[in-house]
Amino acid sequence: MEPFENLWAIPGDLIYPDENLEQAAERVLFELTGLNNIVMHQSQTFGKPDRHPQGRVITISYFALLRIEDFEVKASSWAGDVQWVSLKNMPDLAFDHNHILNSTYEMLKLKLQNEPICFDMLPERFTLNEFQQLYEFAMDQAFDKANFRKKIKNIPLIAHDEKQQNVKHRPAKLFSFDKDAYHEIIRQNRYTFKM
Amino acid sequence: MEPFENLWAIPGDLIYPDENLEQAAERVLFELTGLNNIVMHQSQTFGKPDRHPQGRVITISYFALLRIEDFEVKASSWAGDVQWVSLKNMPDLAFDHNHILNSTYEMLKLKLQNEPICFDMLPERFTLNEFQQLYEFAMDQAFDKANFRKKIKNIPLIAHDEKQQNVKHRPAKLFSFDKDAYHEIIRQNRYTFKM
DNA sequence: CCAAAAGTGTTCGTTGTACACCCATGC
DNA sequence: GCATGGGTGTACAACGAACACTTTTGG
Repeated sequence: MEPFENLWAIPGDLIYPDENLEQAAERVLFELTGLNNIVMHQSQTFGKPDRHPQGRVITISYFALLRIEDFEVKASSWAGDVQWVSLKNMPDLAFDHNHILNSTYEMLKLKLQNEPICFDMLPERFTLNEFQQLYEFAMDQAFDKANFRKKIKNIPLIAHDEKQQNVKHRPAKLFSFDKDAYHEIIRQNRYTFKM
Repeated sequence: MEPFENLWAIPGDLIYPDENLEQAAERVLFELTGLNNIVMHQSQTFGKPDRHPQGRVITISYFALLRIEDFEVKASSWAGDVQWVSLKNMPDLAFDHNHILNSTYEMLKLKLQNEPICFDMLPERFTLNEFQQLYEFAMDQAFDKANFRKKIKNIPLIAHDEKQQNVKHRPAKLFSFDKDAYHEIIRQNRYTFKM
């Protein structure tokens, strides 16, 4: 759409009258990209009257955390193409989508500092190094390995006997997130983790 | 409106086609309560299809921080009455407004831990004790005076020579928030304050 | 003088940072 | 053996919690 004809945009579409917001976000993402079973997190809502050339559009932005190797994207519906793009190398996007992306990244960081939404982004079993790399990406800073491990002691993890396979170094132990323990801690208001 | 006829509700109304979201939030608040010149902060957006008996309504919630002594509220437009209510003593509200209020309080706390939005809530010049009481309310916990003062060293404040008047104890020094220094720190990505 | 709140210093335990070191695996 | 990342310990600095203490005002 003029004047944004050849620019990339964040997937988005109109909501149906009888679905709730998360459902709409998941449906639209699926229709345009084929991404399925993604846990979406609400970020912010954008509503400047002139942000869309065709008229008044209010956009509710959602983000999700996932490992792109685990999913396959395929443009469908009216999407011409789909592509993964690094946040650190973002081109000009259509509409106010650069602004939306920046605000949403800020919200992601804000939430990640206070709750481990990141577990949606890791496979069910993960190594502590994968866990650390996720935080390093999201916070855009490096952490010391030993110190990172001390810091996450407050996050309830389940250590498995299972180990990494097919790596050409000492295989790492696999962990998973103890959601039950986490929710119990939240319920008792004992959650103190801060990155 | 049935079945919520005799319940309190958070002020809200429909947005106009040509105003942006903050403007609408401020206008609606002013029309219903007379509150004017309030800085509003966006919280979350609620859109379950059945949350309003008359049909599909999507609500974008906003909160503001202010000192209620500094403002006078007066029901107007279609509002029958207006009242300040303590968060800790909240009655049943119409629609899903209790849910909205709880989520919005959580968002306030999340934001307050990472940025001093609280300065909108204090008078231009304030004592450190007023400052502390604000955090104590928002975080719902008491802080030690000496320790609180050490903690806020990272927040840029301007100390004035002026002092409290007409108090029957040692008058406290007045401070104000150094917004320029704050924005400079943000710009340089040197902001580290965490409550 | 006392009451009340302002404002500061000290101690001690916890946490964060920097860095060194050993361990297990593939080649 | 070597390279690679996994995994842990230590020492010191920084920070937080608890608490005591002095200061300045009004009455």
